[in-house]
Amino acid sequence: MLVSVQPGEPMKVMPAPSRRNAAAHPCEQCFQSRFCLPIALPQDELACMRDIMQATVRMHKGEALFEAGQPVSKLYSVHAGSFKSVVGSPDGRQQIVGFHVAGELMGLESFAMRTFATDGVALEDSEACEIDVGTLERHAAASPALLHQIHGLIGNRLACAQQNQFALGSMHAEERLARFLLDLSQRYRARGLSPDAFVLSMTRQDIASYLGLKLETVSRLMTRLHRDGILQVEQRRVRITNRDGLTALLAPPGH
Amino acid sequence: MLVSVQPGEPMKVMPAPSRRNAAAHPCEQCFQSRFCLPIALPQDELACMRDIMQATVRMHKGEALFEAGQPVSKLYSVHAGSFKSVVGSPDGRQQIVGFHVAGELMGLESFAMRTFATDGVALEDSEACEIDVGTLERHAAASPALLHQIHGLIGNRLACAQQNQFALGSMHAEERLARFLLDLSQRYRARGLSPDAFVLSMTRQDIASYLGLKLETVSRLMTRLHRDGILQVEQRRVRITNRDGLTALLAPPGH
DNA sequence: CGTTGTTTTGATCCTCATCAAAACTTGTGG
DNA sequence: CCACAAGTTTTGATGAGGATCAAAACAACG
Repeated sequence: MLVSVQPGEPMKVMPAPSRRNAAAHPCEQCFQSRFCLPIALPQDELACMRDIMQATVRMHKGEALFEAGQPVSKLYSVHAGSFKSVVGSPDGRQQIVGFHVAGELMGLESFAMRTFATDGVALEDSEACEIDVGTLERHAAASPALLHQIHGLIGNRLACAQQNQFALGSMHAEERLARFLLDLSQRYRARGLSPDAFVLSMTRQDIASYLGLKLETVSRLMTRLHRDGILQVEQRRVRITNRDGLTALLAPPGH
Repeated sequence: MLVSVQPGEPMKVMPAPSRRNAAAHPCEQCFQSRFCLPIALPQDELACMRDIMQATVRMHKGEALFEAGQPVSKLYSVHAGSFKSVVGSPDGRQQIVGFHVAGELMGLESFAMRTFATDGVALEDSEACEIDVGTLERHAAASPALLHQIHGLIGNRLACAQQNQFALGSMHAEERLARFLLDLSQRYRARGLSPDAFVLSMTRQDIASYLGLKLETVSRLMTRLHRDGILQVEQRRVRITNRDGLTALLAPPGH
C-alpha cells in the first residue's frame, strides 16, 4: 500500500520518536479529487489549497504523527493507510477515540488549541498530507466558503464524538461492535471501496480499546457473528454477508 | 435563582413544545464580565458582542431550548440555571453527553451544521442568551481574534468529548463519579463559586446517564463516598470534605 | 394531604473481565 | 530457507462489577 522506503534508512517498526520522511509536495489528487482534503470549494478558490497543503509525510506502522501535549502547528489529512487517535491518562491507561482512513482529517480536535489532545499513531505504513494551521486560518478568514466547510467538518467530528459517548454509555458489547463495523463499512463506501468486504487495519486490541471492551470479548463476538452468518471473518479480512442482520443488532429487543 | 414568571402565564413543568418567554435584550453583565459568553476581545471589538447576543430566553425545568434535528440558527449561552445535552437513538434510548452551567456555551457541537445533534433541556428554571449564528459568523470573519476564541471553545469541547470517551470506555464506576464531581467542582470554581460545596441541579438518573451507569449504582457510590468521609451528601447538596481522597480515586491501584 | 417523582437499600442475576493456554501469523537472524 | 521469537487471535474456565428487580423512605408539588 506504500512505496518502499529508500535504501539506507533502517526501518524501525516500534513506536519511536524518529523523524519521518517528508516529501516536498502533496499529490495532484489532493486538489483534483478532494481525496486528501474533504473540502469542496468554488473553482476560483481552489488555488489556495496548494498553499494550505504543503508536504506529504510517510509514517511507519506504530509511529506517531503527533503526540498529546505537543504544540499544534499542523493538521493532517490521511492520504494512504490509516491512523488511530489515542488519549492517555496519567496512570498509563490509554483509549482509542477514533480511527482515520484515507481521505479523512486528523488533529481537528486540536484546531485552534495550543496543544494536541491525542496521539496520532499509524496503524500501518501510511502517508499523510501536512496542513499548516496558520495558513489555513489565514485563507479561511478570506474565504467564507472555506471557513464554513471547516466548521462543518468540526461539527461532524463533535457529533461523531457524541455518538461514541452514546455507544460507550448505552450500548451492549455486541451493539457496539455492529455499530463499529457498519460505520467502517459506510466510510469505505464513501471512499468508493466495497462496503461489504474490507481488511481491518487495526488489531482486536485496538478495536476493543475503541469500543471500551477487552480484546477477548471482541474476538468472541466476531466468532459469534461469523457463526450466525452475519459476517465472514478470517483474521483481519471481513465480509458482511447479512447487512440487515448486522443492522438489526443495533436495536436490541431488550430495550 | 430565577425571577418569577409573570402572572397569567401558566407554568408547565413537563417537557412541552410550548413557546418560551424571550426578553428583548441580554443583561449588561454579558458584555462587561464575560459571564454570559466566555470570550475575551480587545476593547475596540467589544461592541460587536451587543450585536451577537440578541435576546434572553427563559426556560422552565424540563423544557427543551432546542431539539435534535431542528435547523440550527442560534447558539445559546447559559445565563442562569443549567442544561443538559441529550442524544437519542431511534429505539428510544437516550444518553446525556454534557451538562452546562451558567457562563457556558451550548449548541457549539452543532456549529455550522444544518441541524442540532442533541436536545438541550433545562435541568431547572433557567435563562439563556440567544446568539445568532449568522451574525456571529459575520463578525468572526471580520475579527480574527473572535474567530480564534470560537475555535478555542470548539476545540475545548472536542477535547472534553474525547475525555468523556476515555472515561466511559476505560474507567470504573467509582472513578467516573469522582471525575464527574471534580469536573463540576472545577467549573463552579471557574464561576467564582465554592468548589467544595454545591447543589447538584441534576437527578441521580441524569448523572447515571451521563456516566453510562444506572441510577442505583450512582446512589450506592454516593453513599460509599459519604461513608468513606470523602463527601457529605444529603439529597442534592454535596460538600467535598476530602479532595485528595476524591482525586486519588482517579488512579486506582488495579491499573 | 394525597400524588408523584426521587433516592436509598437489599437480593439476585448476567454480561463482560480476568486468568490461562494453545493455535496461528509475522518478522528476524542464522 | 528454516527455526526461533514475538505479537496476534482464538477458545475455555472462572469471577466480579454493575445491572436488574423489588420495595420502602423521602422530598416536591399541586
